[in-house]
Amino acid sequence: MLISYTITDSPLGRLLVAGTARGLCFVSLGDADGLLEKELSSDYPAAETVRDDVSLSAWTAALLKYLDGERVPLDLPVDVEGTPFQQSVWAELRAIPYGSTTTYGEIARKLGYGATGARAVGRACATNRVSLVIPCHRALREGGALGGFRWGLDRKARLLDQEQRAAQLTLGL
DNA sequence: GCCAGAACTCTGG
DNA sequence: CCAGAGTTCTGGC
Repeated sequence: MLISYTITDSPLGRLLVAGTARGLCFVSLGDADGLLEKELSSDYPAAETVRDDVSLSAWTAALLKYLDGERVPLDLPVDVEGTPFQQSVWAELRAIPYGSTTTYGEIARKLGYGATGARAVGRACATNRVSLVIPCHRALREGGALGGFRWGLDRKARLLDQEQRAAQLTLGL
């Protein structure tokens, strides 16, 4: 498997975007380029990763606009492996409209797992490799607490804050 | 290869 | 407050 990737600057830190011929397979935010590259290769140990700033530019531009607070639809193609359970959780996450949020428990109930599946849902979100395209930051804990976030809670808070601002602007507020 | 414990949770006793 | 329930991964044996 061949994966090309690129790294650019973004309002939330360094942004790594990686994809196969079929779609995005890895998106990550971080502070150091080297760490991001390491994350990618340890997540895809069998793949060959090559830096390619050109062919990924369209997807990268869309993500940058999004991180900049523009309300763009992130309906980019993704190419991620996952169990059926994970796929269904990710599908639910992508169905959350821009600017709104849901809870882990609600997703679990919708999928027919009752309240007990909430933890499993949280785990499925945590192992999602394309966290901006699949908006796992729109999943909160019951009671409004943010819960956890792979890239740090302040990034989660900033993403949500930005989304809510942009959504309100669109409504004419 | 198997078992225990942890991870972005929630509910009921 | 404590324990248990469903999924997946990791680490120890």
